[in-house]
Amino acid sequence: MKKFYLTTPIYYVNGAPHIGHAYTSIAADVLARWQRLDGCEVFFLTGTDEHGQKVEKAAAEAGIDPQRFTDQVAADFRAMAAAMGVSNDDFIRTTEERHRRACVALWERLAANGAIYLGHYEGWYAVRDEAFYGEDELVKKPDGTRLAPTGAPVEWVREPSYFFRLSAWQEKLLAFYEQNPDFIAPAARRNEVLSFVRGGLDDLSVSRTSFRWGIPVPNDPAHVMYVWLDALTNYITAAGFPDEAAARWPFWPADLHIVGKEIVRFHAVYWPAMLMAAGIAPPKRIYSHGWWTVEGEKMSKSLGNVIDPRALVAEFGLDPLRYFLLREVPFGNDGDFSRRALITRLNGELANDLGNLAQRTLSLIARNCDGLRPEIGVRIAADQALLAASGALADVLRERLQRLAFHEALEEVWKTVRAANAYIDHQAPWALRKTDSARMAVVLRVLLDALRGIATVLQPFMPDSMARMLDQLGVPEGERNLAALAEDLPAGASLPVPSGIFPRFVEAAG
RNA sequence: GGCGGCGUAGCUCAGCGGUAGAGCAGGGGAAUCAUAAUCCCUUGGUCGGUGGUUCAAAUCCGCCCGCCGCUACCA
Repeated sequence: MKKFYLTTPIYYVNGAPHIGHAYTSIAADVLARWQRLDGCEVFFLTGTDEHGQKVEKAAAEAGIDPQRFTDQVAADFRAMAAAMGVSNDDFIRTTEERHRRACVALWERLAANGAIYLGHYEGWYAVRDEAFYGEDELVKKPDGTRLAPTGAPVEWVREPSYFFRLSAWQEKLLAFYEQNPDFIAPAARRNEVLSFVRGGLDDLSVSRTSFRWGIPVPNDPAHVMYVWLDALTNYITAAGFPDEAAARWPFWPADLHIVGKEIVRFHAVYWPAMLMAAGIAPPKRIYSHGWWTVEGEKMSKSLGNVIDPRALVAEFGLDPLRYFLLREVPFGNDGDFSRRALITRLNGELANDLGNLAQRTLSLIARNCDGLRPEIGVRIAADQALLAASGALADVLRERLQRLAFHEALEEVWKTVRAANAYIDHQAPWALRKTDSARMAVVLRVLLDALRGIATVLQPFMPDSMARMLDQLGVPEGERNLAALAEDLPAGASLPVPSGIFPRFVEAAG
């Protein structure tokens, strides 16, 4: 069976999960579910990034030790994933022992290959950004203190540090990008990475001595590993590294890392360089998605407009939220989240277009066909046209999802939904009931089959709702994958009493 | 400063060399099976500006204007 390994980033635990985390995880989840539906053996990984000075400080401010602090926040992220219907196969935490072992093993391989050396680093360091800045980048305030371009306070730090010989990898990385043109997408992000690498690479500081909350460097416990080296390693930890006999090691290299655009460089430059330096295959693809604004404004704690995705689920339901996030904006672009836009999608597309189509079809069958699935009968051109559209969906979506074009995938499904609404109006089975009940039955069967195709391919996007729809369509549990669409369902099966899948959302008065 | 992207109907966007498209919103009509849902027709754009290439340019090239991303440097 074909294997497919995909990951979300591991989320940094210095804050609570918000809509951005939910978005990344939901998008990855749709792909994971799609690949399973398409017959792949999937390993879908998410988790939390728990080391680093910011976490150490946040824990200190909360008055608890870092491990307890991260236990709490990690539990919150795990709960968020569950609340979003995320079907991850594993949840990795960088504070786990398996991860420490993997990081140590990777470090030792890099050291053995001469890719790491001890030097020292000094400069202006911003704890908040986990980054050093050049003197010229700083903004001097009247009181003499300096701030990073991000506004974070900086302090002069001089410390010994291990370095990764990133500078040795410029040409090899460029050759790698050349040979793997799809490695970074979308194209705009690829251009940025190419431009960055062409500009020359400095060696990368990969250890710190200024704090303790991290994985100790082998044979030099005064140092802890740089959080990004630590964090990126999670993707091979979960595959069993360094045990290449592990059950999941055959999943490596990962088919896809989904990342936010702010961490493209780490994944597209540092990560493949480190892996190649250690003699490990780099991942196959990196895809960078965009960011959400909220009601037209940047999401920020100070504006107080950070959205808890669980509150949205409570108000609108999980599947409408999942649908909206992937339908509203091309993956890779930035987008704006607004209540009004969500309600428009929910009412217009889910309730009116699809939900109502299923409801009118199923209630006609319940009332006029004794609730039994009709015979296929003799089909005319209009029947075949609709079924050709719904029958093509699996192949069409496979191509769209290969490109992570979720919004195009959903638009393609909705073209068929609209065609089905036009079909039912033109065929008017409620009129045929009086004049030609045999033809009416054929029409209703066509609609039933078209809805089956639609609901089947929509399962990854809206698992619960589509499970209910397939229940109502009488599709057995074992016949809901893409391959099963090749077989017609037998006539005469008794269908359950239909009930609405997507109720219209009505804004509370006042 | 360098590299890159974007600017098309009221809104969100597709089209990227051959007589301007979709969804939503607006207007008119039909139907009444259905979650007052649906269907049909329709108003609406000098495709940011300007110059050029071409038989033909949203579509290619130059310049300008306005946004945005990555990156570098001076003080």
